[in-house]
Amino acid sequence: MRPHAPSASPRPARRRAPRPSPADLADRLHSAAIHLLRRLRREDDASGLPAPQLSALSVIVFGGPITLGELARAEQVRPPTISKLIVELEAQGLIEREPDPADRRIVRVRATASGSKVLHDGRQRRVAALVASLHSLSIRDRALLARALPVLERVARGTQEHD
Amino acid sequence: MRPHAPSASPRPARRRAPRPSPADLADRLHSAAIHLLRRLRREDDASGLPAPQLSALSVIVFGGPITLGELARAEQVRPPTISKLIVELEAQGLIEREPDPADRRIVRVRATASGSKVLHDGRQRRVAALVASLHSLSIRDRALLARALPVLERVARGTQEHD
DNA sequence: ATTATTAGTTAGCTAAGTTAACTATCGTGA
DNA sequence: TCACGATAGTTAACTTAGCTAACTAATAAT
Repeated sequence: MRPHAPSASPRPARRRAPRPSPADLADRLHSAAIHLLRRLRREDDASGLPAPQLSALSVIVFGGPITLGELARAEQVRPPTISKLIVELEAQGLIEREPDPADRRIVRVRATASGSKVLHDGRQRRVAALVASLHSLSIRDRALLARALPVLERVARGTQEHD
Repeated sequence: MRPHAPSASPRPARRRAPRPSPADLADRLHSAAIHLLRRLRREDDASGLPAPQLSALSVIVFGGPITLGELARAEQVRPPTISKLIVELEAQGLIEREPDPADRRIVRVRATASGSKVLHDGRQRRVAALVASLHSLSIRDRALLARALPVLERVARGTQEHD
């Protein structure tokens, strides 16, 4: 596999680990995700929003006005979880509810200007430590991670659906 | 560096995405981790332990008798978090406390037989969905993920410290 | 016009995380 | 020796995130 490597790369004899079984891969992925998030959560007290709020806000900012149900599906959580998230985001003035004029059951949410700003700022701060870690990787490792990222994203979301 | 990969998958000529900036990479990694864990958490109601308990139990099972402080550091959480985790694991009979005879401030924990069993079973169940997702990846993508995993693990733990 | 379905909310629970303040023990140096 | 500082864990009080179950309100369908 990967039969080639066109000269120019003086790959420093990184020994190839035996290919892990899917179970092992899954297990380690699981564990890495836990530790990664733990680490990031600790960074963000200084300022930003907690991760799930950030994630939801991000969907709202980039996904335009969106119903709570759609948001719940996008975030892969149950409706009450989104309801509470929304309450908190709204209380902070980061989003607004926008009732549907035609179907009054439906509530859409949209980001306020403040919400967009906070998203960008907070997110930046939150990932700052991670960025630092990435900087300390070798170019090669960073490139490897970048290449694997789309795959990871697919796995994270559940694979059958492509982003 | 991979000058083209004649992708054997139906995926049409996967074009090399422009290399993301570290900030973008960090951001997407962050997001992927959130979604991955969310997904896994939803799988495990059927049986297993919640993720942090599983993670701690794993450290205990494989790391032999270990003090609570070491465990807190390994798990990158504050001491009270570990204290509570331990209470729950102990209540379930999965671990035992083992006071240090020489220094009575110190408490070590070790897995019971039941704890080891539960770890393996529960973990297996918990990653089953993930394994399924991995199976649905192409061989190439899975290999890519496997290669990137050590890098991801390093990033997850904070890079400076090597596991 | 009733009934069923859909969208969200409320209530009540569990778990994980935090900081601050506490207890208990150990080590040390006057 | 004994008082004091450092270390290991715990307790208390709080926050956030997730869940299910049960609810209200509005729409759709028969």
